[in-house]
Formats: sequence, structure tokens, C-alpha cells
Amino acid sequence: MARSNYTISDLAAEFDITTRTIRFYEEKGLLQPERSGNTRIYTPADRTKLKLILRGKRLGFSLDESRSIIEMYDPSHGNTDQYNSLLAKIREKRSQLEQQLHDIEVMMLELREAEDKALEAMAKDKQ
Amino acid sequence: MARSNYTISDLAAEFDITTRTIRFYEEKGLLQPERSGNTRIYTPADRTKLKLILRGKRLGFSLDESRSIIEMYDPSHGNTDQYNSLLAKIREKRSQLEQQLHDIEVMMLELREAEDKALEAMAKDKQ
DNA sequence: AGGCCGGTTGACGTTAACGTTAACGTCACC
DNA sequence: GGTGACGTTAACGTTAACGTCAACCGGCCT
Repeated sequence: MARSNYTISDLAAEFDITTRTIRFYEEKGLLQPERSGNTRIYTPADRTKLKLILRGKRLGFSLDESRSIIEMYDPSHGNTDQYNSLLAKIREKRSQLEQQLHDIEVMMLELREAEDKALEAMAKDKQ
Repeated sequence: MARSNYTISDLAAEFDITTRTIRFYEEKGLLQPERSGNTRIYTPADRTKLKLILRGKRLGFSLDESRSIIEMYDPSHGNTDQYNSLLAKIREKRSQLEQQLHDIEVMMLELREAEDKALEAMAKDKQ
């Protein structure tokens, strides 16, 4: 049903990455597009895989980790061990994010304090 | 008042990093400990700087960015431009974190779906 | 004296994730 | 039939943030 296929630069443009990057992902075994002659042709499924890779990247997963994420979507990999290790990684990410949010909150608070001090100093100067 | 100074391995142990890392930060101009002869001596202020660096690291700031964070605590740098650019970076971090949290939520949802499918498949096999 | 601990300075090695040429093919268009 | 725009492979370059030696020194214990 979903007819449309994509060229490499279609995807590069859509996701704002370079074609080199996409080829690199293939080199690392994360994508396996078909070929028409020498030219790569990407299916919607490939596009989805790319989206997963980029989402993993935003979360700080390595390409290897993104690979296992992708494999979770492949029915032939109903591997419980993989599932559990992936779940563990995601849980770790979650706790990292919580730490980071805390860090950010503290940092913003400190910045506001610094601002206050600066304003005070300016007020004194004006006297 | 606060008497205690620290050796390089004190700090390395406390923050679970290597001494090489601490020297590297000095090499990059983020720390300037005093010396007793050749040996580095770290004051509580140095320790605080190190904490700031590591917090920045957790947030994905580069060492250069951490350097400007440190400079915010130095009274001689009441620089408004720096303050604003730092604030902008922190805001950007915040929005990245929001994106990441969303990514994680979606990912966990998808994992739960994958789990359900796997359980279904196992149930069918049992029949 | 001998040995170990902890510190020091180079200086080269490493890793991930691409960037950057170079050198080439192929199609549509004018 | 030239000229872009787009595609290809191959291979070397880059960057940050350390790791990993090697070779050395000073102090303290026994």
C-alpha cells in the first residue's frame, strides 16, 4: 500500500543529516537499502529504522545500541535477553535524565542568584 | 575557616575519576591548583570548580562551556553577554531534555507493546 | 640500603561518528 | 554535447576527552 520509496538525499533532507551519514549507518550494518543498479533505494521501513537511529542518538545511545533497538522491531529477534538488556539501558537513561533535570534546576537557580548579585552591585554603583 | 586542602588522588577518589582526568582539566585551563614544590594542592574552591565541571559534563556541556560556567562564579566576570549566552545554552539543554523525556516515554511504550506481542506468540505456541 | 607509594611530566594511542576530498558515472535538459 | 544535479566508492582526516605507557623524583618505613 504505502508506495513511496526514497532516495538517499530525500532522507538526508527530511532528517537534516548528510548523505555521508546515511551511508555510514549502512556501513555499520544499521541499514540495508535495496539497489537499483548502484543507486540506493530506501523503503518506508528503512525510513523508520533511520528514525529509530536518530531517536537513539538524541538519547545518547551508541550506534551499536541503536542497532539492538532496531532489532527489537524485527520479529525474528524475539530474544528475551536482548529485551532485558535494552530495558535496563532505557531505565538507566531515565535515571540519568532525572539527574540531569535536577542539575539544570540547580543551575538555573544559581544563575538567578548570580543575576541578583549583579543587580545589587549595579544599584550600589549608582548611589 | 575551612582548613582542609586536597591532594589530586583525594579528589580523584571522591569523584570517581582518574588523576589523569584532573590534570587534563588543568591542562585545559579549568583548574589552577597551587603547588607545594611540584605537587599539586587543591583548595575547597578548586574542589567546587571540579564539581561544576562534572555537573556540566553530566549535562553534555563541553569543557569550554564548563569553563564559562565556572567563570560565572568569578566576581571579576560580571559579563552580561556571557551570562546571556550561558542562559541560552541552559535553556537549550532544557528543551533537549524535554525531547529526550518524550523519546524515552515513547520507547518504553513501544517496548511494552513488543512484550505483549511476544507473550501472545508464546501463548499461541503453547496451544 | 632497599622498596614501595604517590606524585610528576611528556608523548603517543584510542574511540565514535562522521567530514572531506578525489575521481568517477549517469541522467535530464537546453 | 556541455553542464549541472545527483549518485557512487575509497580512503584519509578530524575532534573531544581522556587512557596508557615510560621514566623519573621525594618521602617514609624497616
